[in-house]
Amino acid sequence: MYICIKLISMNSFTEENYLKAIYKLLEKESVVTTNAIAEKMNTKAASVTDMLKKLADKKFINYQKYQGVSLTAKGEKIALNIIRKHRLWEMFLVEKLNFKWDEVHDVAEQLEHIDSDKLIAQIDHFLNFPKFDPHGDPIPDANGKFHIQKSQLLSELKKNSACIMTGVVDHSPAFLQYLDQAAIGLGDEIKIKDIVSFDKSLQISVNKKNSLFISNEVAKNILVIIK
Amino acid sequence: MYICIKLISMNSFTEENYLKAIYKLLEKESVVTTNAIAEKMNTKAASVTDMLKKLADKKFINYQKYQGVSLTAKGEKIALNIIRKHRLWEMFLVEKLNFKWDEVHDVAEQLEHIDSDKLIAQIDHFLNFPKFDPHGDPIPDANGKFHIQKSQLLSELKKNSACIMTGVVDHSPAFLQYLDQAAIGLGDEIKIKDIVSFDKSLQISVNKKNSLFISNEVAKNILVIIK
DNA sequence: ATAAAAATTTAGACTAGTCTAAAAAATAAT
DNA sequence: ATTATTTTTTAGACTAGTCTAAATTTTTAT
Ligand SMILES: [Mn+2]
Ligand SMILES: [Mn+2]
Ligand SMILES: [Mn+2]
Ligand SMILES: [Mn+2]
Repeated sequence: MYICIKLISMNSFTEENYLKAIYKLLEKESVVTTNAIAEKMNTKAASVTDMLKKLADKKFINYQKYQGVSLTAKGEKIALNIIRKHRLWEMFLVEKLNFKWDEVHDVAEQLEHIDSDKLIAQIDHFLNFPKFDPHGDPIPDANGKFHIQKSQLLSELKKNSACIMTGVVDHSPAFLQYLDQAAIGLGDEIKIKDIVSFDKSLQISVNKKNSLFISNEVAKNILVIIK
Repeated sequence: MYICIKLISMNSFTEENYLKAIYKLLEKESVVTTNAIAEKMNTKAASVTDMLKKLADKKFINYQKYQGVSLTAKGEKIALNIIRKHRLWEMFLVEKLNFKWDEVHDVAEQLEHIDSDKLIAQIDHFLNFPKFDPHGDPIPDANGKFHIQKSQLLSELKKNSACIMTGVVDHSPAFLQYLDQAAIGLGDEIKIKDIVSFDKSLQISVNKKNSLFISNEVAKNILVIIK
């Protein structure tokens, strides 16, 4: 008979946030710089360097002075778990507590650090194991696996194409509120009626009903899959 | 037209925990000592003194060197809000996520610090505004008001009295698990069939069905109201 | 009333995380 | 191939919260 003691040296919120930031930067670029992390974390490069040393000591990142960083398997696992928790909590807030999709992010930033495997497993179950969050972003499973939707920008489609909205690029409340007001949401069918050559703005129909104009800037922040 | 900016200098988790600890100590004694706080917070008296100075600066407590502390209205409000959140989260975990009453406390210790008025209002609504938590403790409303059940200890009742269980004194998982196993829970009707004069242990019946013996020590940790 | 014991506070040190300013390294421009 | 610019790291300092050890105050016991 064996006794298991939970020694696990919990990671601080700060460490978790750095790992998440690095993960998200790695989604865009293959190498992540000190300055990029500083900007994302709203902190100074000197502070980042200090933290990188600590994360490297703990084997969460690969780091050599001046060479940028990448995540180790261990670090990526932690980052994906934080992202999983963030997105499940966002889904919970929208599905069960009547939050709007523009209201959930800040609360989820706090909830993602709650440390309880049972809690997150039960939330997942309660929500019936959703695969995507309220913004269309994939929710990693307990092993860090997730589905990628190979979507494209609405701004890249040609006249007369039809598509389904699957996500957003800009996650700001301002943009999300604009979409609400324009009655454009995830899962909606969007048809491009016309593209104004002067400014690339689009005339679209949503769910075969309302026809409206959106700017190219807006179209560049809407992710879709072609029907 | 006015612009409102949320300046509110958020209180740290640590400050919140100190205020909650002081509140709970004040429920028992009218004056709270440095050592009592140190014991409850699992810290040293010197650390407590440092924190008391800070809490007094912020006008959360009344504090004079060597004289013990009490809460100001401001401090009590914060403490009650933390307790409200703690108990609502415990209720949520039990009612919606299939947690047992012995599993909720540690998670609620984390969740109670999540800072979102809307979140806690919605959880309250979602649970249909419960008045008591899974352990029978009252849940303060948004203004800090709550119902007190004037209950007594089961160990204080006489032979042949009947009562309803309303709470527990000891909240430890070990005790709660014992009650589960003995099939004694909140709301159950308990009748005292006999009191063994030798050791004050009790023979009781629960919900008119199962008859069993419990020690005086157990009876001293069960809160009831007489039927 | 005085001495002993207990409780509390102060002093000084430590860690995590942050900052500014200065030094060092890498990159870009001539 | 130097020089200039940008990026990154180091050095030193600050805050929140904690600790141990020592000093001080209060309480208890004689
Ligand atoms: Mn988010
Ligand atoms: Mn999201
Ligand atoms: Mn509790
Ligand atoms: Mn409780």
